[in-house]
Amino acid sequence: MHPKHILAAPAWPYANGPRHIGHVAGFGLPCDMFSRYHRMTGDKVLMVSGTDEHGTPIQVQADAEGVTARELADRYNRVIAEDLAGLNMSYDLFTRTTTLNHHAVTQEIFKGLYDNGYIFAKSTLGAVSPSTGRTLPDRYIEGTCPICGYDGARGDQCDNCQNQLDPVDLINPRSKINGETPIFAETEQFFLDLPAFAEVLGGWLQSKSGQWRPNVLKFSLNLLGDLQPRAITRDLDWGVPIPLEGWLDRADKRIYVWFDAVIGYLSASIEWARRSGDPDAWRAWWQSPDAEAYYFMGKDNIVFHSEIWPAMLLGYSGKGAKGGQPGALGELNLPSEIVSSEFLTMEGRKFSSSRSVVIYVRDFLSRYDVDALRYYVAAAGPENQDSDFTWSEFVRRTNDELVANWGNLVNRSVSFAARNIGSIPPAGELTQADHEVLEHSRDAFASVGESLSRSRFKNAITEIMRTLAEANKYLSDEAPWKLRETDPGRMKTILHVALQLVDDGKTLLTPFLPSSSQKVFELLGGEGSWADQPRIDEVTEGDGAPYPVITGTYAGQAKWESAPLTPDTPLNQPTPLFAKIDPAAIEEELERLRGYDTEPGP
RNA sequence: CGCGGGGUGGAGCAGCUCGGUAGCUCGCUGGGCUCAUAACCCAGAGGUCGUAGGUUCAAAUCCUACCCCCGCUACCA
Repeated sequence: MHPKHILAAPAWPYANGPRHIGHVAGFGLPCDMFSRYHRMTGDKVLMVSGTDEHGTPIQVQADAEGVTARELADRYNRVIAEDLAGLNMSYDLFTRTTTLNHHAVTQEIFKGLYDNGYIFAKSTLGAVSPSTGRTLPDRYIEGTCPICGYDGARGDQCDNCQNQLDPVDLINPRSKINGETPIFAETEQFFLDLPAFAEVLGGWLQSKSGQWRPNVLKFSLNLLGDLQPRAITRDLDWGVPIPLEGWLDRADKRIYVWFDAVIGYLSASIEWARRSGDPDAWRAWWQSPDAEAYYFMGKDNIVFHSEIWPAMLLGYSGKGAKGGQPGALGELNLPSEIVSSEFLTMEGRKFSSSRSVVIYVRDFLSRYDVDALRYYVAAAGPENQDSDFTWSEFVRRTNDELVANWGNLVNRSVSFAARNIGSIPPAGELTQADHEVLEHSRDAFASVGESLSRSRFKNAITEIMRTLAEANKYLSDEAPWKLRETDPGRMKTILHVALQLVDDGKTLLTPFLPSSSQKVFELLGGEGSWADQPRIDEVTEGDGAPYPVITGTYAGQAKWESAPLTPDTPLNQPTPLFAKIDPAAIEEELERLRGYDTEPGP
């Protein structure tokens, strides 16, 4: 297989607060595991993302805190960048949507779609806040349900009778933000002509049958029959201006946040290329027919990635029902695969920062090893169904699986070899058992790699752990400690094999546990970087203020293969790879959760 | 109401697309070992696969109906 260009695109975190582990467990960390694996096989991976900083919720949150939207976005952009870098997410570029570059690319896509006839203006009845003149989204309106009379109905749905509503029909409508009565007025907005893509999208989706996870495919195909033109502008002053004459300078109209957010994948690729010194470098991932693009997100985002973003790409490339010409950037590739995760809950409840059912990334990392979290996510994350994070399960997984199986294997083999030999011993003649256990370890690279390339992380990590258990069994069966006096030659061979298994294990685990794999690499005499970690750079654009980006070179030595050990490499007495977690921590964390309930939110 | 996911030994899950004596990780009980972070190894107990039918020589695996849990339903980013 030749090296492939692979775009790894995890959904953009919304910059309205710090990230909790529910935000990163489903798709962020899995995307990083996927990217790290592909880099190890030699593929050219481009992993880009950033904070999503436009939209009404940012404005509302900013108003509530008495700051500007820009100030709020600046604050959380930095916090989130630090959270994600702390998780060792290996972005080639993690940027933001408030850059000049992103605005320019968004406007270019908008214009391309407009020129091809896929965007049109239309008057529509919408709710507006009388005090600010801004669009009041349906979910910010509440009132009495016209069907059942329930007073707490939302503009889009009544929580009491479950009927879907139109906010115009609510009795005594009022803004949830400030209680005022919204004005329903005709306002002109631009719409994306989604029905013009139904046929092309249908054919494209059908061609993915058998490849994509069924939940994504079924859901997407199901939406096709009911595609409506979708408003892609709002009455708001926070966002990307509309790039059309007569609209560009209007302070009251902006492009809808979701329209610009998905363009971020492209704009970030372009920004990355410019910062890397070759402004056209992004094209290898977006325009080469051989390039592949994998998008990772939670299930609530499927529609944006399987319908709207592909429609935008098709329209810009001139490939919808109305034809057209590719825009200035040229034709753009569609996604190869949409990988959607389910949701993580916390101790049986939905994550909620307002109700304090939450553990923030930074708090988590201040008390626990990042690789313990990454292990938990891979082994017990919401890959195919909703899963529940509990502290007792986290401690159990860490202590009884990660530490007992892997940490202990490393510790027992390296410390025995270090104490009795002081270096990696050469192997003598191998027995049948030696050959078999080594072969199983080597075979794991193919099967685990297959799982990883299909985003089956749970499967992949389970198989690795089984391989490591076999290594533990090998050591017990061969019992080298009994041979110190009677057969030191055989003892050395056994240790050589055991250390080779440890070395293979650290390679297999590198996509999941990059930080501890680096430690094992060094433990066995490796020098320099095995698995690179991301760093935060302060960058500028134009004469704007500096902002942080996550980036990295990821040119470490890690390769997806079993590499023979070098005999006589000196070994030192190891320190444990991971700390066991005191089970008392479970109660402490639960207490902390309960404590939040009575305190003001963070 | 519509759509999607799930309901498998004490816990968390796999299997179910291409039907044939129920599997993995952990816990539990008993034993072993001592190189190792009371870790590791062996043995064992424990489930008939949400419920009721159907197809079949044979169903967790296909079909029908129903029950329960979760999510989505697109200006919630």
